[in-house]
Amino acid sequence: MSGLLSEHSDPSNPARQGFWARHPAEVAADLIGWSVFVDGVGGRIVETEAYHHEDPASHSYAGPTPRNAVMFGPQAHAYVYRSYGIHWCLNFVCWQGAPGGGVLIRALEPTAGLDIMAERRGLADPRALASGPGKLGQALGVTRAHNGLALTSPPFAMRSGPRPELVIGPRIGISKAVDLPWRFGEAGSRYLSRSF
DNA sequence: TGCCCGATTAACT
DNA sequence: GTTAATCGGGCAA
Repeated sequence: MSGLLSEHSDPSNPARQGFWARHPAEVAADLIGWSVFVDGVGGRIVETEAYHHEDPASHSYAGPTPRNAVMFGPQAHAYVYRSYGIHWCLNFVCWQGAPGGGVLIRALEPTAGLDIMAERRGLADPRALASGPGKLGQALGVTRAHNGLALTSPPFAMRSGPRPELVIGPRIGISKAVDLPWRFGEAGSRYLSRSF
């Protein structure tokens, strides 16, 4: 499908809603190779994790709360949460049937605004700019202000891309449902948070 | 109201 | 391999 946009993969296509109204694990896999930008700063998504409302590791597992409310709202919106009191992590809301799900964007291959990312991160190595969910949030300037914003309009922008060969494994940093293979990455990428 | 802990990172030993 | 930094959600009291 290299380069060609299906109605599901083209974010500018009105039918795109179908892309996000699927199981988060399917969306997480299909997002690898896409690009995301915040105010023009961003790059290719090379690592994601899926979180489902019936998944004990998901913020949405116990039902809506003020923090996770966005996960129960419309798909293709940004869910941003504070991690360990320090980092901002970026998720894309997606769910099918019952609401409450999302995809954590864990790592990017930077392609635009490298200088801005370097300034925000305090270092210049492209491989260290967004190779982790907290780093990615910092590099893209994501904060609580982005929570609940649609991915289809500024400051967000998305571009579909060919899906590379994938590697799949268990998610990182969780204590429940640790064996679910809901972490996806680009095989051989040098921009992953950790190897699979 | 208080306490515990986390979808992490960076700087240690 | 280990640990501090740091803060808000969720739950017990």
